[in-house]
Amino acid sequence: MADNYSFPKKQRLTGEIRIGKLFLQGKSFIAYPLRVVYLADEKREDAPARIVINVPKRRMKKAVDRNLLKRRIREAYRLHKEDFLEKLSEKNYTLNIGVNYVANDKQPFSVIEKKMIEALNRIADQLP
RNA sequence: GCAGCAAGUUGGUUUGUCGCUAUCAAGUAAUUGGUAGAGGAAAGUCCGGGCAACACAGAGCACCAUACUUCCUAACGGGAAGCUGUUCGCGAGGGUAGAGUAGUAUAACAGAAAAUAACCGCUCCGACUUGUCGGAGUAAGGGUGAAAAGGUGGGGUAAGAGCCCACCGGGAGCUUUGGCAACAAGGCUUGCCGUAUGCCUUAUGGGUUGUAAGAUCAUGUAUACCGACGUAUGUAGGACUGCUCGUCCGAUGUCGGGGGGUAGAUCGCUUGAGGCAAAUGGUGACAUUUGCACUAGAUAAAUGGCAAACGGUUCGCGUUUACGCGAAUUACAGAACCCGGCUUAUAAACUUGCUGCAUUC
Repeated sequence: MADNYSFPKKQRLTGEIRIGKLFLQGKSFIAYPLRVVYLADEKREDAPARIVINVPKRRMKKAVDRNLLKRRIREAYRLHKEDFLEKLSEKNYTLNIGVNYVANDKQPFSVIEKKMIEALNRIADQLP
């Protein structure tokens, strides 16, 4: 998975039950404007981490804005996940990750990118 | 040319880099390459259908929706062309209302009075304290109001009044002409003469839920039911019964079959009352015929992120048009079963027809 910026479906978290479990049992912290939730899952070979991105309708009323922010967050993850995934492999973890957008206005990509890097490092550090 | 009215159309382009979804090809595979990939409103979910599941003898009542006329349409509460009232605009045009009235109710505030009207006023009669009181008549005048008992003039009268007459306005009845019709233009008769809204009446339509509908496949786990073996010479237990006998049923286990069905997958799912062009018919909505092309189908949900350039518009400066420089701005908005409408949002640009003003010939 080195030198790989791709983001196939395997790396996305799907299924209502798994997502519900993640938000119910996962550990969380805030790297404003992002709120990150993560939970260790049973070992899988194909994808060391799966992620779900959520921008609540309560904060962003228009679908266009929600789509834009989801795309920005997704791109931030896609471009900076490589180091993070390597750390996970070293520690032999498989994670489910949820990212919520908690700001009430549209943040530019530069801010989201910076906070995503911060958040990924923090998850990796918190793992035993 | 400027200002406007109506109808309609468009609503950015390119490059770099890293990706996403579908599909095709190559490859044992990792993967690589090609192609396609949001809208006029995809939105609101307000109407009408298709499709699907469930429900459903027939009739009436209730409830809800609609309501000028004729047409269009699969259908509509939509559209077209008209009609009538009202209203805004110099105008092109725009807004708004429109079944019926037999019965019934209401009409705030103000005002004497809101519908079988006497406060002031006017007139007559009576009384006496001679300018007041009482009675009767009176809708011409005053003021209030959204609305005051059709309007003007004359006759008439104690004063007045459709009380009577002329003209005007409206209604009702009969009728002629034009129009498919709403209706319009007239003729005759009739003094019949406030308005608005609701209830109400009439006609027409309406079963419910929505593609997360619904259909198919189905791992693991548990398991209805069936068979074989075993517990077993049918045990534990149960049914018949007050009890005993008797008769009947009969587990728990293992293996196999098997129905329903969760996670998940596939279908539904995109070719359609469709689109574009032309011709013909029609004032028009629209219809018919012929031809052409048909590539979004995702599912915690793809169609993009970042960077840059060009273009459009507006303003300022330089400046002869043209051009250059700088600044600002570049909308509304994201498919979720599919169609027909309606409503709402929208930077900017364009086309056609028309109106008013100004100018030139």
